[in-house]
Amino acid sequence: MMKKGPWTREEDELLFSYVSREGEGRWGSVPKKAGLLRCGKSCRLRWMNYLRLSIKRGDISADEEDLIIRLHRLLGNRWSLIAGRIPGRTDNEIKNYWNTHLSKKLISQGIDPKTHKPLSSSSKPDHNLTHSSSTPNQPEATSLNSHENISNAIPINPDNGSGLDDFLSHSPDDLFSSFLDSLINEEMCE
DNA sequence: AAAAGACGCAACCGCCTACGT
DNA sequence: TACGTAGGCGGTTGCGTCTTT
Repeated sequence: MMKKGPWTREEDELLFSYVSREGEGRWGSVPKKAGLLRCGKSCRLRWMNYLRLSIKRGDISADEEDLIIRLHRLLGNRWSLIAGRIPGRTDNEIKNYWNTHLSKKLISQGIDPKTHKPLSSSSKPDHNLTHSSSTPNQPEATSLNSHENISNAIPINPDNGSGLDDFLSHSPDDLFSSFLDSLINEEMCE
C-alpha cells in the first residue's frame, strides 16, 4: 500500500541519503531501495521540488519576478522551461508563484496574465485595489516591440507552417538557451 | 476568542513523450 | 511496427496557516 500526503522528516532523510549516494534516476526502483512506501513519481517530485541542494526556496526577488513575467510572456505556461532559466527555482514553485501572486499582480495593473495584453476596459479592475506591496515604478508587462512573441521572433519556415513547438522540438538545448538569452538581453537593453 | 473565509503551497493526477524490447 | 514502461510536465486539489469579521 503506497503512502500519500505530506512527507515526514524520516522519509526525507531516507530519500535524501539514498539519492545523494546513488544519484538521480531509476525512480521506479528508488522507493524499494530507499526503504520508502512511496511511488517512484512521488519520490522524484519530492527530490526535485524540495530536497535538492541547489534549490532556493521562497523570497523571490524583484529581478526574478521580472524575469518570470518576461519568460511567461515568451513561453506561456511552460513552467519547466521558465524554471530552467532561473537558477535554483523549480517549475512547481514558479507555477505556484505565478498563480498566487503574479497573475493577480498583472490583473491589478490592467494586464491579462494569459496574453500579457491590456485587459478590456469593461473587465479592468479598480486600480485602488492594487496591493501596497507593488513596487513603485514597476514596469508594466514588458513589450518585446520588434518581437511580439517568440513565435514571431524565431526563424520559422513559412512553407511548412512550423512554429514555436516545432522550433522547441528541433532545436538543441544550447541553441534554444542562447536564443532565449538574446531575447531577454534585448529586452533588458530597451 | 472563536468562526469563517481567503490564501499559499506541497503533492497528486492524468496525459504525453521517449525509449527499450 | 506495436507495445509496455518510466520520466516529465501542466493542471488541479486539499490542507494547513493566516486574516478578517
